[in-house]
Amino acid sequence: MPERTEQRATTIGGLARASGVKVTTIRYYESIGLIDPPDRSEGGQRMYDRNAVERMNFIRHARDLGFSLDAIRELIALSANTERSCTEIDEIARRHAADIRHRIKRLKALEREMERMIKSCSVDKVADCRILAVLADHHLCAENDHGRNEEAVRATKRRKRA
Amino acid sequence: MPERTEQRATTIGGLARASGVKVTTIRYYESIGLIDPPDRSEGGQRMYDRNAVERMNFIRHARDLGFSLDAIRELIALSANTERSCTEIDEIARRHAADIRHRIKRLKALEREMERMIKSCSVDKVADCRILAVLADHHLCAENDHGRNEEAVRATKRRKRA
DNA sequence: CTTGACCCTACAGTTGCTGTAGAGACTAGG
DNA sequence: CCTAGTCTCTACAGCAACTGTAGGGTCAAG
Repeated sequence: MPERTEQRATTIGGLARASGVKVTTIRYYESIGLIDPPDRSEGGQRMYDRNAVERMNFIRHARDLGFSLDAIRELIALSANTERSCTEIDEIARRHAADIRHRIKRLKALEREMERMIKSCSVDKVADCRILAVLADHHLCAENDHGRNEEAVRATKRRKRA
Repeated sequence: MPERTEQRATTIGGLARASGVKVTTIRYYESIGLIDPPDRSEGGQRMYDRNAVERMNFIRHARDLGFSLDAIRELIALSANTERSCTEIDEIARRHAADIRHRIKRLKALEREMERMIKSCSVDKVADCRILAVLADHHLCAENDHGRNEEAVRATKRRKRA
């Protein structure tokens, strides 16, 4: 017999502690519509239920795994319809995995290049510095197939509603 | 006997073509003080010399290798004093290489986790989707040592003037 | 002299937040 | 009941490293 309308309701600080997501970040997620605005206390403070904590954990873990907020938004939308096939969820996960593999490949190429560059520099005057020489001239690069913007940060745009 | 005050002067568009850095990006670099403001034509258009092209190539290549603009700024400053020891340049390069290795490690852990997650999902109803289950519960993770913010994007702040 | 390619400034938007200011809400102790 | 201290509220500015837009001006060729 629950007398209180909301069981185990918590403030934003409680949700933050329970999920490991910062208070400001939670408010940010609400502002961009990633989570629904919760009920408010009489004084106007956000009050969250158990559901919100679960959702927040989901979001946090997906972020930890490197999913973009856009991808998470999609995952949440897809998870709403429990009877549907999870092909699309699989798709998002696969795409993300492929993206990660791609980034690893790129970074490995960069690592090789950096090592080569550092090894080549054994002089001690800036004037003769091989590192600066390599940086100045792309042709001195062993593998100059490294493209622009190795950070897939910008690459997330590709996925945008695609 | 050069009659013209500036040999081979080019507009911003020419510099962009010669360096592979976009016009808007060049203006941006000027606005943040990464490159010096060039002379202007009578009509107020930027006119660049060969030096500017070289510097732009340097910047572009360093960016391709993933150096932050802050690091590049440092490299440029250090390269000005040609008689100095290049220990600091070496330092920057080494730090960057270490950073890349760290990112690779992180991404590899994520890759394993993603693969595991994807493999585990062979059902076809969203209700039973293992991917969502893993995302919802951190404990279902094989290696839950993946920290927050795997992108070293934020991590660049660490380096800031350190 | 007009067309079209190029260039100018200034500012808003991108991603995923963080930090600040100045205020109000809530809770425990006296 | 008051007060102190913690928490919360909104609104906005800022981070990296750009990109895109609006609304104009410049320049070289035909």
